[in-house]
Order: sequence, then C-alpha cells, then structure tokens
Amino acid sequence: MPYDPSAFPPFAVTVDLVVLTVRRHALCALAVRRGEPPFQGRWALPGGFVRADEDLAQAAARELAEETGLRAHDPSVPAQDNGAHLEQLATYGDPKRDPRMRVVSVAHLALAPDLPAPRAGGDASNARWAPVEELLQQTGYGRDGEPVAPLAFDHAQIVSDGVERARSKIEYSSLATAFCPPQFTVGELRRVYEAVWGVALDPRNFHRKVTGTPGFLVPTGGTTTRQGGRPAQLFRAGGATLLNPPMLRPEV
Amino acid sequence: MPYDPSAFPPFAVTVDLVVLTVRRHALCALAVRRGEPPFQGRWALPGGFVRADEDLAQAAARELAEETGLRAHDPSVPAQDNGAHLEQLATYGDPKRDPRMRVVSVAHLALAPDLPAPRAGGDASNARWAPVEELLQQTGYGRDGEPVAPLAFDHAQIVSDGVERARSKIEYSSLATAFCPPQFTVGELRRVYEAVWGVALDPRNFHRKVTGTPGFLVPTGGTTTRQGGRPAQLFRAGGATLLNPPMLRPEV
DNA sequence: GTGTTTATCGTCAAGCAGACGACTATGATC
DNA sequence: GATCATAGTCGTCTGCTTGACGATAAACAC
Repeated sequence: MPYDPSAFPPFAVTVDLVVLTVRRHALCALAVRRGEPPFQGRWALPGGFVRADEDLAQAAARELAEETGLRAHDPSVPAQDNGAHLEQLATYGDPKRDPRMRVVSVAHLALAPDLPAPRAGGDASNARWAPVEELLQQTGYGRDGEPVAPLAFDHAQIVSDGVERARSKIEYSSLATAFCPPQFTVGELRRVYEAVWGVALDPRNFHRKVTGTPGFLVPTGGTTTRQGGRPAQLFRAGGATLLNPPMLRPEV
Repeated sequence: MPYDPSAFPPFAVTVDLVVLTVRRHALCALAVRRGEPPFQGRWALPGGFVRADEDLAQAAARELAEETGLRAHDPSVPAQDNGAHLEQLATYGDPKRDPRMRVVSVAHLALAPDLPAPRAGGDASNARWAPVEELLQQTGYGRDGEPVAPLAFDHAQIVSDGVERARSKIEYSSLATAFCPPQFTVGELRRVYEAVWGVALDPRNFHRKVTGTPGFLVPTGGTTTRQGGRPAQLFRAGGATLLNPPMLRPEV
C-alpha cells in the first residue's frame, strides 16, 4: 500500500497521566483544572498531545516532568535514582470521548513518593493531589465540603484503571517502593500498602514477609525515628522486581 | 483550546492482533504474509486501520472476525458463548516503527481454541499458525526447514508482550479456559498450561488444584475418551475469573 | 488377558500465612 | 526521672497449600 493519507482517518494522539502518590495515609492522584472548554473549570488528568517526533514513553515522561518536575525512572537503567516509576497503562479511543475531534489517548501510570505541593504552569490553584475515592465518586462533596464534579472526559475510568493496576501490581512486584523516598523503613512501606489497598496489615507478619524476601529490601545501615517510637532500620529498594511468593491482599 | 487541527500532528491509528491458540502442544500465533511494501512477503500480525466511527475494541473485534471468523466474547456478557477472549494489550508508537508515516498501533490479545485452518481473505497460503518460539527467534530455520525471517515492523516485540501477558494471566485467572473448546477435560486444560508455559505439570496436583478451586470448573456430567485412556469428566468454565490462590508457575 | 494410556484419589512432609504474645527503644508527659 | 504512648522487631503456634509420589480405575490395542 503506497502512502496515501486519504486511506485512513486522521487521529489526534495524546498521553494522559495517572500520577499516584500516598499522602496522609491516602492514595492520591494528580488532578489539574481545565482552563478551556470543553469541561472548562472541571478537574482532569494532566496530559497533552504527542509530538510528531516523539515516542509515547517520551511524551509521557515529558508531560510528567512538566507537571511535577519528576524525572521518569527509565526501567532499562537499574540504577536507583530518585525518578518516578512510569509505565503505559491503556489506550482509550471511543469516538465520542472528546467532543471536538477524534482523540486517542494513551494513558500512562506514574508512581511517585510524596511530593511538595504540585504545580501546573506555576499556578498551584490549578493542580492538586486528590484522594482517589474522591475522584471516583460520581458526585457529592469532598472532604473539605467542596462539591465534587466528575472528572472531565473519560478520566474517571482512566483513574479507576490506573488505581486497579497499582493495587494489583504491588501484590507481586516491588513496585510499592516507588511510593517511598530513597530510604524508608518497613513501617513506611507497610503504610504504603495499607493506603493503596485500604486495609490494615499486621506489622509483625508484614515485617517478616518483606525482610524475608531476598532482594526486596537492602538495609542501608542507618536508622530513623521520624515516625516516632523505637528507631527503625532504613532500607532501600533491592534489585528484585518480582515478588515470589506474592504479597497477599487480604480479602473483604 | 478551540478546535485547531494544525495544533497537533495527525496520526494513523491501527489495531494489530496477537491471536494465540494451542496446537499440537505448542503455543501458536496467527501470522499473515504481507502483500505490499514495506516488508513485502514477510510475516506480520493481522491488523488494520481504525475507522473514523469505530471504538478500538470494535476495530479489534472486526479485524478478528475478518481474519479468523471468530466472534469476540464480550466480557460484559457473562454468557459462555463460543467467542474468543479479546483484550487490549499495549500501544506502540515509535515514530519510526512504520517507514511510511506516523502510525500508532493499539495491539490486542486474543485467545482462541484450536481452530480449523486459518484464512486471510480466503487465501490459506497467506495466513498460518506459527509456534511463537519460531516467530520470536530473530533468524534461523523453522521446524519445516523453511528459513525464518523476523516479523515485519515491531511485531516481534508485540508478540513477545502478548505471550508474556498470556503466560502471566493464566496464573491468576481462569483465562486458560479460553484456549479450550466449550467442554473440556482436566487433562486438556493441563495441556494448555503446559503448552503456554512450556513446562510439564504433575497431573495429580493439577487435578487437585483446579477441581478444588470453587467456581473454576463446572462438571457437565458427560465424559469423553477423546484423549485415550480412562474416560475423563467433561467440564465447562465456571463463573470465577480470578484464581485465589493462583496457579503457580514452576520456576526454572 | 496383558500392556498402555489417561484419569482420579490419597498420603506425607515442607513451607508459608495469619493470629498473636513478648520485648525493645525512642519521645512525650507528668 | 518515672511513666506512658508509640512504633519496631523477634518468636511461637496452627492451619492450609504445595510438591513429590504411590495406588487404583477405566478405557483401548494386541
């Protein structure tokens, strides 16, 4: 088939980001307020058009840096830097998902440690970390009493898919460490699991499990009391990416 | 931002299909021979452009029907029909993946029972079930002595990702039944696992595991001797989609 | 009948998970 | 400084699941 642009319909391709973090014991996603129609004034996921010479992962990393200042952690480089985990999530292409034109959005999932206040072009009021339960409830009032409008476009579905991916993936991988600072304690890691899954875990069994899994955690030698109580050993993420046997999510 | 087509670069969007089945104890993928440049004469995955009014899943289901005659099993309809399992796999958008133009391909994964001979527009010589190891080796000779050329475009990567998805997903879901006919025996299901994972499983432990997992298998009452030996009970897939605890893939 | 093939049931030991007791080491409070 | 609250860490015990494997059952081929 020769190059014939009339042979296929043109699409706009965007990347949208589900950036998750754990703040105050709650799983939160980054939301930005839309400045233009459609859905003007409503909250949405950060994202933007893929440029003509850009790979999808590059576009996602660029948007992530623009919105949060985070560098994406290239998974092909095993060196543990401070970058966020970034992976492709899914692609959304309903013909009516954007009323203006035909847009296919390649959603990406980013996991980041707790960050300073978000920025969106320097305007803090137009970006916030929102608890995912608040974003996913169709209507009602948020914790601060502000009425909650549904997310723009199909972004509620995308957030839901991203949260589900994160919830299942920390079961059988060491990805939960992506929510932690470079050095962290077993208790901090446990609170990540508790926030993402929304359950309480037994501290003793959790400690036995994570310290007993080879390659999951590497002690750095230091200790900290930043959580109060007895000083806790500090660890960094080990090289293992797959947990076998997996961490079991409690039922019900 | 008003609708300004010059504000974003136009993309072509395609769907490509990784259609897997188990034939003669080997995991096979459907490959079609390309009739036009680029990569003319080389094997590739079936696929095509997404139409202007089509959802991505619709486009994938349409391509699947065109290439194999299979109807996609809509996961929102729990009725067990004879359709194939179809799910989105990942999206590939390297700027240079198609030398003609900027193409973003939304790959889908389909799992089907063993089928009669494939067809590609009625021409059997242009479609075949190829063992995935054969497709994935970069060069060399296939089982029939025919020299093996790498798949067109980035399709080897897509097949690799699809196979890995299938291998991991049958661990913790009942998806392996998608490779089986509507009624099947425990031994047939075990041979699916063995072919997909490329390992031998203990028949006794496998039998205990699958029959002991509630909702996985439902006995139909019938028996069959089509595999030889003692008659085996026939089952159909139960309603359970998640296996807990999962089926463990042997190491090494 | 004998052998072969496949299916199915049972047994046993090792390992892991969940429940939970006990102890340790810090900071906060009186 | 004693006491308390908080968080971390080490053990123990019980039940369940797994992996290895013996034994039996029911068909077909000869």
